[in-house]
Amino acid sequence: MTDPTKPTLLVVDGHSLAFRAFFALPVDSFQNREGQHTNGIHGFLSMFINLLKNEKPTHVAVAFDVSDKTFRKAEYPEYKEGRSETPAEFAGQIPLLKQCLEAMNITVLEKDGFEADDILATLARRGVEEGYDVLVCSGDRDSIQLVNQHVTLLYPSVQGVSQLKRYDPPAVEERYGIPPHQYPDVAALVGEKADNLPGVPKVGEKTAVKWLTQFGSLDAIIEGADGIKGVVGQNLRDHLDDVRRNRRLNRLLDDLDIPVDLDRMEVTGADDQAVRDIFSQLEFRSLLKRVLDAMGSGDATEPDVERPVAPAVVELDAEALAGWFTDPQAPIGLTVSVQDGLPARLGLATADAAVEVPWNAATQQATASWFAGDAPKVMCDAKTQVKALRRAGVDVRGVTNDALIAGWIARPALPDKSLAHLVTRYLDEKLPEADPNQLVPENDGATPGQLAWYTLRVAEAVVAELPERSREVLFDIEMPTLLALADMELVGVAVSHEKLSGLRTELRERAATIAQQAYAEIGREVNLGSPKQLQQVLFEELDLPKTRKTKTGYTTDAGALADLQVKTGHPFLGQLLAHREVTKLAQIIESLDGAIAEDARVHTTYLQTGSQTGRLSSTDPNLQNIPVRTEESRRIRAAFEVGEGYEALLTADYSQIEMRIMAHLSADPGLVEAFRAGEDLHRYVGAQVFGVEPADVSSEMRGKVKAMSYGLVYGLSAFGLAKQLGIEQKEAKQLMLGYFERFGAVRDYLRASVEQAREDGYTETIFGRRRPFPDLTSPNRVLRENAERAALNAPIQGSAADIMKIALFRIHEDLRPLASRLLLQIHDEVVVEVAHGEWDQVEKIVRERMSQAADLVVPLAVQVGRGADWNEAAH
DNA sequence: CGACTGAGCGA
DNA sequence: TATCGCTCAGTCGG
Repeated sequence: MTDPTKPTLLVVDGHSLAFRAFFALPVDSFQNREGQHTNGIHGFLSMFINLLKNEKPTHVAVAFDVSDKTFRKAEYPEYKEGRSETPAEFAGQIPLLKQCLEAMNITVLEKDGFEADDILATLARRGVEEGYDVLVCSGDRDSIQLVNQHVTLLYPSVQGVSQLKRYDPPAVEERYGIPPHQYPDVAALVGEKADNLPGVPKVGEKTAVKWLTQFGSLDAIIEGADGIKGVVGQNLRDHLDDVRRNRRLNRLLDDLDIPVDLDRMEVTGADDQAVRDIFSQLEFRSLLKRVLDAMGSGDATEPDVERPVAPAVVELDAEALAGWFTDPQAPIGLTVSVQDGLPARLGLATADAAVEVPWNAATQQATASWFAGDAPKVMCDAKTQVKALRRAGVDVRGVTNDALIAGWIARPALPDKSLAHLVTRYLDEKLPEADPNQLVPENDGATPGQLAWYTLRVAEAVVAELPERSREVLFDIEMPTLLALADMELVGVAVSHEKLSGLRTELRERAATIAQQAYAEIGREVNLGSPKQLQQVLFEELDLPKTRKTKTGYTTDAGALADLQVKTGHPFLGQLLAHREVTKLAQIIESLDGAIAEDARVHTTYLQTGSQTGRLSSTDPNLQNIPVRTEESRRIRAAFEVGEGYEALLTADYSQIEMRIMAHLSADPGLVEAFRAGEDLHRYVGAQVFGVEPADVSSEMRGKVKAMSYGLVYGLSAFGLAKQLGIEQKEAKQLMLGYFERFGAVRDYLRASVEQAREDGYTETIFGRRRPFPDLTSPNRVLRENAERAALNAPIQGSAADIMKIALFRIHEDLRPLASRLLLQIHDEVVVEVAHGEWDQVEKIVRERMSQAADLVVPLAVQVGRGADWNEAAH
């Protein structure tokens, strides 16, 4: 216990504790709107505030490591080597943490060439000399040596940083069996893996302590080493140098020249405004209050805001409901609880009232016109609920906001998409939830009425923070798209089980034959699907040349196998490749077949918040990656058929939409002209780049510029282009130079757009959809260059996604009076099931809506195909 | 049983 | 050392 009459000095190892906090908290749940991760900062500060509150130190300092160029490293270059690399998400958190501490007027110390622990040791010594009680908080075990009558160590437990274990001399004795000053002797014998300091083999804590007790000191052990029997004795004698080195390195220096007086470390209270500024940047809300409470200047702390309390939920019957729908302008929060795909209860809420109704014939009738009208409905994860209503035969319109989608628009990188998360983040409140410890929960957490109330409020809070153009993306693109997707998922697409199972059998038989041939070739059976076993066969038994490295060995991917085949001509390689291809298709068929529902159709689920660029994604099953390139794979597409009672499938796709967007954004005269001329893009570009007539562009030339054009959109390098095309890097470089000579504005645009993103911290699509890129200013080259390529691509891929969504919901709307219906969206393609007699009408709608979805400086060309199945309908 | 890895399908 | 996705089988450790 600290003596209340003496001042208390708290010294903290900032880096090691922030690092522990980083691993203790989910990294993805803590990032601000710029995408900067903040979990380490949050965890550290949370612990730090608790320390201030519980220990009430009068003086505080936090020490940081400057770099790893320490005197220890100079003496022993392997020091701390072999540590796994610092996770990318930790980058940038330390400087921000220092900013926070400075705003709190906490002394921050660092010293070049030394570790934070040396600073701690120095301050501890000075503290004791000047009559302080000292608390040392560090995650480094070497700090145990600092413990004495006046110095207590607070050491984080294994779980993280929330629990600190208190080590005074008796506690150290109890835990290690030796007094604190002897701990470094034990560590020298045992070694420290984290610091890459090997100890004496077979000597653990027990043996080390036994020797120390027996001999009294490390020097005595070393002197008496000859007398120690057995293997451990020999090991000791063999490793005496290691032991001496360990002991030199684990001694903390307590005489550093730190030109700060201890009085200057007095806790004086935070600079409230500075704390508010940095915390607002980091988006710490509850932490702000805790910091200001713990050390704010008092008068500036915010008065306790009245937290709105969830209104009591009232159960209504059908008649009483009518009163809720009198004002067609007022937004109403809506939650539909869904059971077995159908509505079970409704929760409705305004800002100060919430009600619930059971779902039955009477309430369905009482709500029908409200649902069908434009009265604004604010939901959370609306698509599932809208689908349930649609199944029950309810016409749904006026879903004006979805909290989940709004949250994703604000932060497309955040994986945690739940109402609970949004409530915590935007309202700083807690969504009632079922006790996770209850095996059979007594309550299910929030009721539909409460959910509706939180949804309404949180949706408003999210929108309030959105920039104007982001709101337009949310309201004018995403919300209408949501209703179209709900219908598409409900309708599904007809898939022929017969066609699939025939093909499946064929492929499985072929796979078995190929496998037998492959086994014969190498003289034994292996699991051809196991990369691990294949590595054994290829690189050990057959001793083929090594391929590109992976984490676990050498790659066996198709590209590498093809290379090996050219180099060695080994027949096993061809068989393996063929086996892969055939089994892959068989797997796809099996999972597709398993997804056919009772209505003989496959119903995918579109994730509207699944990508960071604005694209949709498709799951369960993913219908956006059905094979198309080979003959066999087109037979899979042929199993997607026009449904009974319908006339044909219509497919419509944008041709080269990304290059058109590139032309629009860059305004490159050559590229714009290419599209306006309406000829084959790659032929036109090829003619320009190679200086020949379009008619004389060979297919080889066309292939090269095609790869080049597509590569551009992804931030391709000469290296990557060379690999892609199987040409020399030099030739690839020439190709790129030739390309940019003709289409210089493209290069200018790409450069400028990354530069703009670096300044703004985000990219923007044509329609204003943003994506943050915090790593564009990272000092880490790999991180930065990855971000640059993604930032290059984001406006292009994202604008294409926006355009397709706009076309999609307009087509959906136009088809309402018809029997034809949208089935699928595959990024730049839609599939429509056309009813008898509606072809011409539908084709016109689709063509016009797609080509007019955006007003670009180049036309949006649309190709339409027709057929009885998806393969036939492709052109 | 869940998490991770390698592999491969699409735009 | 090309962007964005999803799913599968094999593997490993709790």
